[in-house]
Amino acid sequence: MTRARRFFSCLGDDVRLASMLLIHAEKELCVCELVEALNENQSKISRHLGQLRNCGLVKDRRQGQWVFYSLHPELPDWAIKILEQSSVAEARSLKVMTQRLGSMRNRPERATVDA
Amino acid sequence: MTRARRFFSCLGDDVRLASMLLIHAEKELCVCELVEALNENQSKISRHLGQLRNCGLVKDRRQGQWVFYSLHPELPDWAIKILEQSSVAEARSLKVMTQRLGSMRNRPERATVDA
DNA sequence: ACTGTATATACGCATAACCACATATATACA
DNA sequence: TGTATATATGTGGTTATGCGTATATACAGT
Repeated sequence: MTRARRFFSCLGDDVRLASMLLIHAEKELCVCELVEALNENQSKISRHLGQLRNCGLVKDRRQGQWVFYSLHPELPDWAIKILEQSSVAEARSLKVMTQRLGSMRNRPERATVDA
Repeated sequence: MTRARRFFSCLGDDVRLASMLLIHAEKELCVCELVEALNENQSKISRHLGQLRNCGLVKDRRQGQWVFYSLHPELPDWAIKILEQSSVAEARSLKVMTQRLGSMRNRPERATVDA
């Protein structure tokens, strides 16, 4: 009863939950984008992302001055499904955050790794 | 971002997660059954069940000397689905606990409320 | 080399979470 | 009423968690 419990502990914090849901929705986000979308200070965001990384929920890649976070490729299927359900539950606030993201100026460009 | 987060906080503890999954699987369990299945002391189980009740995840009903816990009837759909996925993730330990339940002696009889 | 931007992390502190143990309450039954 | 079983909860102590602030590191552009 420890895999799932660890997963839930990670999601049991507003910043981490919101980060996970946004990353899930947007595929990949850098710290400064999350800072903007969640409207929280950088140190807080970084710290929580670090935790998510340590727990194996996300992976990071550096590109220039930015560090981009995405869901860890080996996240089990049940974990993904739980994120999907959580997105349903939090659709409202997720929308607000996505809008803040959309109206953000100077978003870093990705080195289009994907297709 | 608070409904889901509260839910996850509740599941972010071994005793509470295991209790929720077992209750979900068995429909209704009393404290002493959970004590046996989880192999934990009564005080610990009771306290965590109290928390789950306060958070609206379970409801309780007294029958004689026993108090039976079941999932709260108004648990939203997404919450149920998350419990289902968690049961997949924790199938192994869930099985162990279910077996301990099965071999328990003197299990209290339910006043068959259902059908 | 210097400056600015992005990110990570160390530190000290405040509070929350959890536990074991003891005790209180509720019910059943003699 | 007295005893046994089941459950809930108060108390004190320990550990874990989260935060803000300050600082360190990494990279980009000059």
